[in-house]
Amino acid sequence: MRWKRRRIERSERKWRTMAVNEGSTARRSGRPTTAVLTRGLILETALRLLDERGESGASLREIARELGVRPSALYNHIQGQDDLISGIRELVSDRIDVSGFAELSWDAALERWARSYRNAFAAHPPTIALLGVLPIATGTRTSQMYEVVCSGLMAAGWPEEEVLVTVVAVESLILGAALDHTAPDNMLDPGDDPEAPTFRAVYAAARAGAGEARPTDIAFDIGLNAMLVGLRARHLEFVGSARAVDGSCG
Amino acid sequence: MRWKRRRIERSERKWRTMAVNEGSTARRSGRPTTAVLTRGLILETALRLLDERGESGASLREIARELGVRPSALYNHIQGQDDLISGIRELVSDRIDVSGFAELSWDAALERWARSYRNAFAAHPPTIALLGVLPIATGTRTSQMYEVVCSGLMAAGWPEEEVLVTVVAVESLILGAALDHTAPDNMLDPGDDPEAPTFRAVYAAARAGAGEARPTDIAFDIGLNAMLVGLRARHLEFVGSARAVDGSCG
DNA sequence: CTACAATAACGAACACTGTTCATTTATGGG
DNA sequence: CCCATAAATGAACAGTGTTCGTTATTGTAG
Repeated sequence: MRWKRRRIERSERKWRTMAVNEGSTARRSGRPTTAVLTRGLILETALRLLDERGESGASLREIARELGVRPSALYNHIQGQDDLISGIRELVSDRIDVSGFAELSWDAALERWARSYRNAFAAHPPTIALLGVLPIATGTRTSQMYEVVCSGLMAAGWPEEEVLVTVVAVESLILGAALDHTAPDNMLDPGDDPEAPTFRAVYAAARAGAGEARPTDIAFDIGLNAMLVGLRARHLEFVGSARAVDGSCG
Repeated sequence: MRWKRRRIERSERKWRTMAVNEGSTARRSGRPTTAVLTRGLILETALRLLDERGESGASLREIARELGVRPSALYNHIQGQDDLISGIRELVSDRIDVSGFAELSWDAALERWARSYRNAFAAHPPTIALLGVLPIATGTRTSQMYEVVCSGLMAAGWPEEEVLVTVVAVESLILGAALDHTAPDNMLDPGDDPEAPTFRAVYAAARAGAGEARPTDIAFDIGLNAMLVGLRARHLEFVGSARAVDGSCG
C-alpha cells in the first residue's frame, strides 16, 4: 500500500510539471490512470461524426481529436479503417426491425423490414456503399438478421433455393433507394435544358405532385409496392394457387 | 522566322543536356511541342485504371503517372476530382441502351434499359456510389437518356407526375443490384455460424440452385421481373383496364 | 514485495492523397 | 513581331491512414 502511494505521488508531481506547460486537456505520454478509449466509444463517436459532418468528417484524425486523443491511440482498440467500418455497420444494422416476421404475414413482415432497413442506412449515408462491398463477419448481429428473415420466408412456403435471391433482390432495391435518399433533392434537376423538354415537364410534375414529401420517398414506396405485388404473384406459384385464384373470376 | 529558329535551337540544346541526366521519357518544363493531354484521354485512362486496378488505382497521381505526366498538368484539362468523376460517369452512361423505347412496348423497353444500365455500371464498380450522389450536369448525354426514358413512359400513358418517381424506383433497384454485383461472391457466406442454421441452408441452396450463373444475377432477374409485374398492374389503373382484363377469364 | 509482461497512451515519421502556385516553354492571333 | 494564352514542370501545403519507438501504468506470477 505504501509503495503504491509513493508511486502515485511521483506521477502526480510529474503531471503537475507538465500541466504548467500544456493546456488542461493535454495528456503526457504513457498509459493513463483511467482508460480513455473503448472500442464501443470509438465506434459510437465515429457514427455520430458521420451523421453530424458527413463522410469526410469521420476520418481517424477527426475521431481522435473528438476524443481528445492522438490518432495512433485508436490502433490499440481497432485494427484499422476496415475494422472501424465493419463496427459502424454493425451499429447501424442493429436498428433494422425484423420483429414483423414473428407477428405478420411474410409480405407484411418483408415490407416492415425493408422500410426500417432503408431508414437505418439512409440516416447514415456514407455507410451504404461500404455495406454493399464488405463481407459480413460470421456470428455477428447482421448474420442474425439474415437468419430471421430467411426463416420467415421459409416458414411462409418459399422454396429453399429461392429464399436468398429473393432477399437479395429486395435488398438491392433498399440499398439503391438509400443511396438515392442520400443525393441532393435537385440531383436530377434538368435545369432549362432545351433538348430535354419531357424530362423537364416530368421533373416539375413530380416535385409538384410530391407536395411536402420528398420524391425519393415516394419513389421507394412505389418501387417497394411494385416489387411486393410481383413477389406475391410469384409466391402463389409455389404455395399452390388454388385458394387464391378461386373467386377472382366468379 | 529567324527568331523562331534561333529559339528552337536554344531549346534543343537545353533538351539534349536534360536528356543526358534523365531517362528518355522525361520532359523538361514548359509547353510541349505536341500536346500530351486531352480531357477525353484523361477520362478514358481514368476509367481504364478504375477497371484494371479498382477504386484506389485511379488516383490523380496514378492517372498522371500512366500518362507520363505530372499530377498538376491534369488541372489544365479538368477542374478537379469531382469534374473527373462526372466525366467518367458520362463515359459509362453512354453505354446504356435506350433503343427499346423506339421499338418495343414500354415495359419491354424498360427491361432492356434496366439490364443495360446495370451492366454498364456493374462493369465499373467504383462509379456506382459516386453516381448516386453527384448532380448531373444539364445538357449532358445523361440528361438525354432521361429524356428518352421519360418520353417513352409518357407515350405509354403513364401520368405525368408518376413518371419520374417510377423511373427513380427502377433506378434504385438497378444501382442496388450493380452494387451487389460488385461484392465478392462469398459476401453473404454465413460460414458455420451455429446460430444461423436456416441462413446457412438457404445460402447453400442458392449456390447450388444457381449452377453456372452467379446468384447476384439471378437476384436481379427476380427483382426486376417482380417490379415489372407490379408496374404493369399499376399501369392498368391509369390506362384503363378494360382491354387488358378482357379475355383473361374467358 | 517485487520483478516483469501486457496494456494504452504519446509523438515522430512514412507514404500516400488532392490541390495550388510560380515558373518555363511553345503556340497562335492581332 | 510581339504578346496573351495555353500547357507542361516542380515545389509546396494540408490532409489522409498507418507504423514504430517511447513512456507510463496496470495486473500478475514468483
